[in-house]
Parts: sequence; C-alpha cells; structure tokens
Amino acid sequence: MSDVRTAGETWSFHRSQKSDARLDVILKAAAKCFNEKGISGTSLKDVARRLGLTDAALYHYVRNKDDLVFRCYLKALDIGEDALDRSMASDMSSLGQLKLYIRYQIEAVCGDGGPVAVLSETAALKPDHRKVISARSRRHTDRIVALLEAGNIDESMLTRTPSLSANAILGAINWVPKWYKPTGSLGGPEIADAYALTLTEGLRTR
Amino acid sequence: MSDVRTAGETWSFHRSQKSDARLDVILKAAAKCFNEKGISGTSLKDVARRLGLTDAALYHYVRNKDDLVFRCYLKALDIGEDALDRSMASDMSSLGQLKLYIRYQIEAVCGDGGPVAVLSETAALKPDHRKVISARSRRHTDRIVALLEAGNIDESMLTRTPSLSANAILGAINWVPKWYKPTGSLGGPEIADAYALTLTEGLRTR
Amino acid sequence: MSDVRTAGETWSFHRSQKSDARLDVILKAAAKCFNEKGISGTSLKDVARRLGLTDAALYHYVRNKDDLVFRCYLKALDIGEDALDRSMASDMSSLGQLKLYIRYQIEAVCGDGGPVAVLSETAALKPDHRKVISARSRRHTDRIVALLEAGNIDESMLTRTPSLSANAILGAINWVPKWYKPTGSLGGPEIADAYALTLTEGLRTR
Amino acid sequence: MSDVRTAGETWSFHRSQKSDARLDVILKAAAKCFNEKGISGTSLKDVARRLGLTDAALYHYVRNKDDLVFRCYLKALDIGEDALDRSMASDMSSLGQLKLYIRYQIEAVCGDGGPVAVLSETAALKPDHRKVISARSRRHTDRIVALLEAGNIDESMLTRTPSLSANAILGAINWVPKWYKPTGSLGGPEIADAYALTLTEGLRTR
DNA sequence: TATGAATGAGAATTCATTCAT
DNA sequence: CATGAATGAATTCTCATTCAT
Repeated sequence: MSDVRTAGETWSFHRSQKSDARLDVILKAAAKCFNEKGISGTSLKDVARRLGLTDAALYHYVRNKDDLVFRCYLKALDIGEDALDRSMASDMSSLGQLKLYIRYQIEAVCGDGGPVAVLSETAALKPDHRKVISARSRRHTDRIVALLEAGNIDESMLTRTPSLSANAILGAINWVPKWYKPTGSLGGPEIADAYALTLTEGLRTR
Repeated sequence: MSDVRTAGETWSFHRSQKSDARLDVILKAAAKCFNEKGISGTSLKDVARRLGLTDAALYHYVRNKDDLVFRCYLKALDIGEDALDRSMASDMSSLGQLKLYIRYQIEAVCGDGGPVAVLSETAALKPDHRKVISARSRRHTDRIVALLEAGNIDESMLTRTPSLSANAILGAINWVPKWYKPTGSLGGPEIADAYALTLTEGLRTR
Repeated sequence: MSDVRTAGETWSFHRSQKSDARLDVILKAAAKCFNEKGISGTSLKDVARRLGLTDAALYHYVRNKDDLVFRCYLKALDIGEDALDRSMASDMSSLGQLKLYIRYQIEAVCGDGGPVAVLSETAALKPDHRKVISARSRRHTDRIVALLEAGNIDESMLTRTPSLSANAILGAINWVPKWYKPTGSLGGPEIADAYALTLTEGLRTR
Repeated sequence: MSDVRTAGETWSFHRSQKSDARLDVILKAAAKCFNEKGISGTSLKDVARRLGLTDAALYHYVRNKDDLVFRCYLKALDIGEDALDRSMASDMSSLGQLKLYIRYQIEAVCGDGGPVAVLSETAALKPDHRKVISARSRRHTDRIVALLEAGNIDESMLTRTPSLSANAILGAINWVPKWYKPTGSLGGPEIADAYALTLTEGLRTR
C-alpha cells in the first residue's frame, strides 16, 4: 500500500482497520464517478450519494477533494505497479511478460476490485500532488519502455520506437474504462486476452 | 462541415464567412482547454481568456456551453470520419487502409489544424446531444470493425475479436492528446508511423 | 460566582467540584480563543484542541457554544464587578477608588487567572443571553459613571461628561487584551500603574 | 441604508472611476458589518444585503473576503494616518496636536463618511495581509508615542510610559464604534471633545 | 467521560448565463 | 461586437450538534 507522505501526515497512523476499509470503499466509489464523469465533473455529493452518505461525511475519511483525487491516483498507480511487478516476476520472455501485464491491468480495471481512476485528468491535481503522480507515472511508463527494449534484446519483440509503442499500449488499456460496462456480455478476461493478443501479435496476418 | 440539426436552427444561415472562421478559432481553443482540463474543468472564462475575449463575448458565437461542447465533438467526429473516408478511398488492402486511417487520425490530432476534442467525457453532454454524438461515435467504431472484418476476408489481417481490436486501436489513438506536446522532439508524422506500425504489425518478432 | 438562571437549570447541582474546576479551565481556554480570533472566528474544535480534547467532549461541560460564550461573558462581568466592589470598599477618595478599579481590572486581564473574554462581540450572543449581558454591562458602566459623579462632589475629580469619560476608560481597559502578550517585558502591574496614571492624571503637565 | 444608485453620476470613459466609487460604498458597508458583528461573524451575504446586492455581485469589486477585509483595514489606516498628518501639520504644542488627533479620529469614526473598520481582529487576516497591516499599524502607534515624547520635551505633556499611554488613548478611541449609535443624542463632535479632554487633562481636579 | 461517525445548515466561491449599454 | 454588472444555482468546505459505543 502506498504511503501518503504529505507534510504532517501522521493521520493514517491513527486510523483504525475499520476506517481503512471504509476509505477503500470510498476510493472505489470515487474512482467510478471520476471515470464516468471526469474529476471536475464529479461533485463530492455524487460520490457520497453513491455511498448513501452526505457529502459532509466524506470529510471524515478524506481531507478534501484534492486529497480524495490524490489517493485515487495513488491507488491506481499501486495497482499498475503491482501488475507490472507480478508479470516481471514470471520467467517468461519479455513478450510473455508484456502479455501478462496487459492481462493483469485490464482484469484489474474490469474486475470488481477494480474500477480504478484513470490517470487522465492530471490538471485536476494540485501542483504538489501532480508532481508526485507525474513522477510515478513516468517511472511506470519507463518500466514498460524498458520491457520493450528487453524484448528487442531477447528477440521476443521488435520495436524501433519503444517509447511510442509503450504509449500506444497504455492508451489502449487506459481507454477501456471509457466504454467497459460490467453488465455487458464481455468479461474482463475476454477483453484482457483480446487486448494482449491484438497489441502484441498485431493485426497483420503472419 | 457538419450541420447542426436542432429545432429552428436557421441561425447558421445568417453567419458570415468571417464569423465561421472565428467560430473555428473558438472551437480550437475550446478543444485545447477540454483536452487539458476536461470539459467540466474548463470554464467559458478559460476559453475566452485563451482568445483574449471576455466570457460574455463568446455568446456571440455560440449559444451556450453545451452548444460549444457539442460543436467540438461534432468537429472531432467530422475529422475522424473524414480520415476514415479518405483511407477507404484508397485501393489498398484493408490493412493498408487501416494504417492510413491511424496515420490520418494522429496527424490530425497532432497537427496545428488539430487539437480536437477527445470524445471521452460524454457525460458532460446534455442528453439529446449525447444521443447524437453517441450514435455517430458508434457508427464510426462500427466502420472500423467492418474494416477489420474485411481484413479477415481479404486475408490482409486477422482478428477473432474485431470489436475489441477496434477499441484497442481507438483507445491508443485517443490517448495521444493526453501526453502529446507540440514542442517535443517527436512530430505528428513520426508518431503516426510508429502507431500505425505497432498497432498493425504488433510487437512480436516475425 | 454568578448563577445561570435558565429555565430548568438544575444541572449545576449535579456537577462535582472537580467538574467545576474543569469548567473553569475550559472557560479560560475559550476566552483566550475568543480574544484572539473573535467569537465567531473560534470553533469549538479550536477550544477543544487547546485543551487536548475532541469537540464532542466539550458538550459534557457546556450545553452548546452559545452557553459557552454566555458563561465566558458572565465570568468577565463577575471579575469586573468584583474589581469594582473591592475598590469601592476602600475608604479612599473617588479618585483613589477609580485608580484601584483600573488597576484591578488590568491585573485581572493580564494575570494568568485572567484572559477574560472582552465584551465586544455582543452580536454573537443569542437574544436572551444578550439581554442579560447587556443589562449587567450597562449596570457596570453606570456604576463607573456614578463613581465619576461622586468624584465631582468630593472634588477629587472633575468631568462634565461622566458617561463619556467612563466609556473612554472602559475602552482603554478593554483594548488591552488586543495587544498584551504575557511574554513581553511589561507585566500586568506596570501596565496597571501606567493606565491608572494616564487615565486619571491626564497627560498635560500640571 | 446607503443607496447604490447614485443618479447623476457622470461616468467617463474610465469605468474604473465608477467602479472605484462603488468599491468605496462597499467598503463602508463592510466596515459597518465588521464593527457590528466581527469579521468572521459577518458573511458576504450580510454585506451584500446591506447594499441591496447578491453576495456573488460583490466579487465584481473584490477578489474575495480576505481582500475585502484587507481593503477595509487599509482604508482605516489611511484615515488614521491622515488624521495624524493633519494634526501634526498644525503649529500647536504637542498637547494641542494630540487633542486634534483624538478629535479627528473620533469624528472620522462617528461621521457618515465614517464607520471605519476597527483594527481589532487581525487574526482574521491572511498572513501576508496581516504582515502589511501590522507593520503600518505599529508605525502609527510609534508616531503617537513620538508625539507623547515630543510633549515631554516641549513640556506640554508628561508621561514616563509613552508607549502605554499611547495604547490607552488608541484603545479608548477604537472602542467608540462598539457603543456609538449615530441615532443617539451625542454627535461625533461632542464625543470628540469629551475624549480629547478626558484623555489629555485627566480626571483629577487641578 | 470521551470518541468517531454522521448530519444539516450555512459560508465562500465559481460559473453559466442574461442584459443594458 | 464587446463589455461590465448582476444573478441563481451548484460546489467545496466548515461547523455546531447529536448519538451510539
């Protein structure tokens, strides 16, 4: 779990297990809202209503909206990094690891554990939060780039523009929450498979 | 230019050429803002400031914010459809046409003619506008799906999940404005090439 | 100690000695806050924090904020009246008694027993409380006026506008908490002396 | 109730002239409110209502509440300094100048031009504003102290604690708005005279 | 006693929008 | 065309207060 190192942030130490669980439910609800209507398009009332609470009650768990957004983004990054860690831990080729990563990510986004805030509205973050998020986000992208470069070396993959390919992959993944409906006929695993295939094998007939 | 068939929409007939040019400048400014800060994160004042106007002045060119958003989306769809039309007009294989489409789209998004509103915050549209936009958007996706299916037939491409592949491609494309900076070392054409390659050829070594 | 004659006020009978001491600490903390940030500028949380309590805990000692404010004001009036009583009890001239009063008041305000709420934000009192406070406050002023008039008679003092002079004196005194810092080089007694002198002897050379 | 619609306003091409007049009306209304209910006890709605406006309209003239408070304080300081300047410009003795100062100040506070914010709730200022206000305020006090010291030298006055005497005088003056009602039998000049007399001549019979 | 959770009321502020000029 | 003024609605956030534990 990511720790929130804000000035004077001794707060979390005092929070009970129960509170932490509550907070997680709140983050999930917020992420859903953010994905649906954008961050600034989401009012705290929207989030609260989804939880059967008043907006004022949210302030027990979160300092303010900025804080809520920040935590959502942190959690999203945690999940993404975890997905990458887990896939890198396998002893597959770079290609296999990439496929795993895509799968894990999409399953996370589609799973119920899931709807995770998509890191698309960074302008809604306050400057110091944005700095943290951007840095971690960049680091994540860099790791994907490194994975693609490793693929060039172990000859499981081939790109001359690893950084652009990485962005293409991340874009495809991040876009999923924009159209995915859990009620649809397609479940997370199907999507995960299809994406892993499309993005690594390409579309051209071999 | 897409026509706005709203009840009693005789307005455009009265607008001068000059006005139309002005409107286009406004749409471009608005699209930039929307991409940067989201639709609800963008106030009319933001758009106006970018143009050196007061917010009140915008109402000379646009009925209201909803209208502005609607027109931005329509324009984005126009550009997308135009890109697709142009690529379908070529006598290449389906694969070649898809590559062209990706190229055209990304060049549009990155070009100065460009920054086009990304169709991601549909919740910010008012219901009747949303209906129009969603329908056209769906139609656009369907055409891409059809293109992929055609590729299955002319054997230039292979997908068992054309609809998901289409979404992956569109996601990758739509994500570009989130990170693209015109000042960077990479220009539109480079990105276009790399994306066309990555998305069609895939990453696996052949 | 002034008694709080509110309907059904049997409460104090149940309060232990210990509680009463606690209450006094609370009133002191509250008075400090009120003097620093004004009554409406002070939240119960502010007061509570100063005491190492939660705001909810304050409700064990005080009915509500109005009540807290009321009690602070009552205590301030008690102290003022006590100062006046004690000085009137001396067998000095009216002038001497006035000097004593000034001294006592300022020492009370500066002393640690002290920081007493200054009666300046009467608008923050709820109507029925305000009536009580205003009446007692007026009575207090009247006694000072009477003291000045007595001075006219025993020829120790001279004013043609006793009521205005009284206000000038009270104003000077009440203003002290606005600038007094207990950490400064000047202690209560020095200030008390200087004020007693300035206000009674005047500044013109004799 | 001050009326906003000053007919016959010859408004030039510089709308800032008109705005400036409006702003002054607003500052006056705000100062009245602040004196009556304290700064944090005054909502922008209170101020607006007094002007026959909505709270939102105030934001045309003032950035925010902090700004409004700051401007009120600045204006009060301007008036105070002006009073001091004018009295120092006379060729009277220091004593005479002090009397003039007291008179001017109280007339300003009581006059219709008047109700000026009393500088008592500095905690309500945001840090950088507070710094400015405190500095100017201190400078003002220092000038009064210097005046008293000058009195020691030209032998028109006598104090051994000029700084405390200055505070006593300022306290008396600043307290006036707490009880002064323009409807009362006493006008500004009467109060000014009585205060000038009481504070300089003292109360002891000579 | 003391606390955490929850709430409703209200305050500050922003924003889309209208209107007179 | 363009602007300043004004407004009502919505949003973020604080606060006094209550209640179960």
